Amino acid sequence: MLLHANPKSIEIQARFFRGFSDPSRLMILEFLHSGPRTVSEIVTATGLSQSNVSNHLGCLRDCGLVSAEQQGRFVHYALSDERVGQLLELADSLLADVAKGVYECTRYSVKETAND
Amino acid sequence: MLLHANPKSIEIQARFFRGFSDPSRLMILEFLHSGPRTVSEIVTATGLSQSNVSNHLGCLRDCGLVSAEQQGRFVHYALSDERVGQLLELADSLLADVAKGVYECTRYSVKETAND
DNA sequence: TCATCGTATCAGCATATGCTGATATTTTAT
DNA sequence: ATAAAATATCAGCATATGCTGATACGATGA
Repeated sequence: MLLHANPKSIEIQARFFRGFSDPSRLMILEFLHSGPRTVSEIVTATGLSQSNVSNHLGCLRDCGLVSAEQQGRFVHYALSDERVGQLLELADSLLADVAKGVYECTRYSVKETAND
Repeated sequence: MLLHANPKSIEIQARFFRGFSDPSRLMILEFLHSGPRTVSEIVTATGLSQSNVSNHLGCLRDCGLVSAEQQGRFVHYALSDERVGQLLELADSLLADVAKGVYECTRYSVKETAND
C-alpha cells in the first residue's frame, strides 16, 4: 500500500464504521444515545428479534461502541464514549445537507426501495 | 417502527455510513482528505484497479461524500464537505482508544486475518 | 477523422452480511 | 431443586457487497 504507513489501520477503521452502517445497529445506537437501556428494552423499542439484537449488541460491544453492565437478570447497555454520540450527531448534521444524494446512492447498496 | 418518526432516516443514515465502512472507500476518502485528486492519482495511490476506484467514487459521489469536477480529460475529486473530514478525524480519535476492541469485532465481519 | 488517454459502466462471480429459529446459559424466585 | 425470565450463541439460508475483466464513453491531439 502506498497510502498509509499501516494499511491495518484502514481495515480497523472500516470495521469500526461498519458498526454504524447497518439500519438495525444504527437504531440501537440512536436509542442508546438517549441513555442506557436493557436488551429487552432495545428489543421492544426496535421491534427486532431478541437474537438479532443480541448479535448486534455483541458486535457493537466488540467494536467498543457500546459497553455492557450486568444488573440482576438484566444487562444494561450504553454508548461507550461521548464521541460515539458526537459521531452520530455530526453524521446527522451532514446528512441534513446531503440526504437527497444518499437516496440515489444505490451503487454498492440497495437496488430498490419498494415501500415508498 | 417505534423508535423514530421516520425509519427512512435510519436507512439513509446507514447508507451514509456505508460510504465509510469499506477499506477501499476509506483509503480514497483519507487520500482526498489531503486535497483534491484525479482518478488516476487515486488509482496509483491506492493500488486499486481503475474500474474499482471508479465504482467506489461513483458510490461516494452519489452519497454526497465527494464532489467531482471535470478538467480536460481529468476528473478531480474532493471531499464534498468539511464535516466529512471532521468525521474521519473524530473516528480516528475514538479509534485510538478502542482499536484493541475492534480487532476482536469479527461477529458481523471478517472471519480471520491471514497475513499478520 | 483517427488514435489515444482518462474515466465510466456493467455482467458475473466469490464472499460477507444480517436474519430466523432453535437451543444454551445465567440469574432469580418458589 | 425446579421453573421461569433475560440474554447469548449458533447453524443455515437469502441477499448484499466488492472485485475483476471487458467494454463503452468522452476529451484531446495528430
